[in-house]
Amino acid sequence: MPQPKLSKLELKIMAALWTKGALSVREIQEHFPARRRPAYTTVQTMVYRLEAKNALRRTKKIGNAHIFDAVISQSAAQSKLIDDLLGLFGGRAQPLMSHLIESGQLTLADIEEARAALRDSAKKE
Amino acid sequence: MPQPKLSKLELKIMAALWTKGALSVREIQEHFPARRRPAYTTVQTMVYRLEAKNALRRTKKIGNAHIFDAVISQSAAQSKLIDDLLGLFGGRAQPLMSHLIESGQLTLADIEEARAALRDSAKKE
DNA sequence: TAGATTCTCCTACACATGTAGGAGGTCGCC
DNA sequence: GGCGACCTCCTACATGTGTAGGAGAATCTA
Repeated sequence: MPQPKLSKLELKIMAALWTKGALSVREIQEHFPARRRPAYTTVQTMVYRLEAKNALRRTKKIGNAHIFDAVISQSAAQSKLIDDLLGLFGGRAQPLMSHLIESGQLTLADIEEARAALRDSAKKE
Repeated sequence: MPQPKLSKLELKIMAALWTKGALSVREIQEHFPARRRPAYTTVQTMVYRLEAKNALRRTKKIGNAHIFDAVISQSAAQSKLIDDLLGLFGGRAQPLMSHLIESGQLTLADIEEARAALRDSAKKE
């Protein structure tokens, strides 16, 4: 059970914990934009499922409410998402790059930054 | 119903059509690696569902078998996948780039290629 | 301390996805 | 012209995901 798959809503729950730290179910629920905020018990169900997946855990109790914190890190979750996507492309990053460029979502500055990062990591080898 | 959501298995069906052109259900099924090849009717069900989503269509009939061809292009499907992923990252491509570099899935050649492509598209503007 | 509030835990349900079997139609061949 | 192979279409079912209600326990407040 290393990297369990997290659904979209599960990721939003985790996002709340990643940005705000340990939270109660109520606080997680309130982290959603008011317009499309799920019911309290909906958030609770997802939290329970994430707990079963060991993506988060109960850390303490305040009053009668449990406080939950992330077990899986944001970068680990993101890595899994990216790797899964790449898997669908036969493991090649190139189609991804092409799309990002064509849709203007990748700037020259991003590329330069990536280039620099790559040079640095190559130097370390 | 512009870009319907395609599941993983649905994408594999589409992949067969994208690489081989119009195919029968049998041919699509045989496009799967023999070790993890779904049952004929499994492929058929997915084809029917893709048809309902207008992702592919029947083009003709050979004997009593229908021949199917892609309606959604590979690049359109890939774009949707990438955009959806990016949406989970708040629309920023940078975490994606970082991960690709750290995991060694982005080579210097890829970067140079991207840089050249970006220069070209900038020139056209 | 009793009522209001808030939580927990359990249960339910609809839709999507992956998987496949069975009934019956159609074809090609002997 | 009949038979086996192959195809279509319908149906079913388990699991995952999003959604939420209800019963009852714990806590707060007047």
